[in-house]
Amino acid sequence: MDEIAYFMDWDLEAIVRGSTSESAPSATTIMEDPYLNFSQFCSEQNEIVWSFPEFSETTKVLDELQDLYKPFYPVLHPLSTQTILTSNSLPIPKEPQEFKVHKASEEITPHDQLQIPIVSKSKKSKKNKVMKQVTTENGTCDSWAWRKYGQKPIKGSPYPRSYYKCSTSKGCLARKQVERSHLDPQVFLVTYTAEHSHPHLAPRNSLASRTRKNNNSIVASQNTLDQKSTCSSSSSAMILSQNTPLDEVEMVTSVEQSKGLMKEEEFLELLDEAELGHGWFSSTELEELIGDLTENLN
DNA sequence: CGCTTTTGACCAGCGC
DNA sequence: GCGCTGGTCAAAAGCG
Repeated sequence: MDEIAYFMDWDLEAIVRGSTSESAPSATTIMEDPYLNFSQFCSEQNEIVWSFPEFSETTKVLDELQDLYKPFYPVLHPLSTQTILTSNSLPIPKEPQEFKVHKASEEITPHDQLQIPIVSKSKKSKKNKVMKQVTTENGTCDSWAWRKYGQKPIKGSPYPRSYYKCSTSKGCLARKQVERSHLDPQVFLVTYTAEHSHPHLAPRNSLASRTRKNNNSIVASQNTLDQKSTCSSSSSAMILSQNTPLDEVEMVTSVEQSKGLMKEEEFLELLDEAELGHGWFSSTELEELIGDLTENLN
């Protein structure tokens, strides 16, 4: 039931973003932490900004995105199928205020930008944790350093849940859980808990910048989740959600689809080819990128 | 040596 | 109180 609660009140806003022209981060940055660029974007605006100038032109593209993410729907919207099943395109936020976005003056972490408050019935909610789920690569491949400290079989799921602590700083309380979706084994659900108590030290613009040991660890732990899978990239899209009030638990939820069929280098090459000079993909760029991704994933 | 993963044990919350 | 479940701890072992 907790899993269902996690995904309550979801609106599906799939946004595939490019990088900003000023900071010109590499495509790798997009994959490692799509929220970072969004944070930069919002920081530059220094105010809550939520506009989707491209969305009105991207119905077809969004339909494709919707198709790509169909496997997520039962998970993401168990209680809000109306939004998904009855609309021809992904819902577009009517009011910017529907989303909570940190202002530049607020202390944020790279994964903080999209808060999706959800009332959790979990016993852990009493600890007043901030729980999030973000899109990363294969569930374990994000740009933070994590140390696995536990693994537990989860009732109702054939796949175990892995528990990770942030190993960047000793006192950092940030943790994350990685588990496979039992509905779609190719989907990894990553839940972040608590905040990092330190700046992001690892360079974000290169997968190779991770320490070899850590990268090996990631691959090793990944293999425990899927013997066939390595730390490969995936087609990713940020999925934003409507903001709703809550008492104790805030969540940022998205999912990650890890087909594992395309090599990381190939995916990054595709992103490089996209070479976008602005914050959002245009409809044409989206179509091309999705086409390439779909082709590779199939 | 310092870091990691693995894994069984332990603890806490919840329902009955 | 008891059992179930999820989350965490910590010892052991592996790796570079």
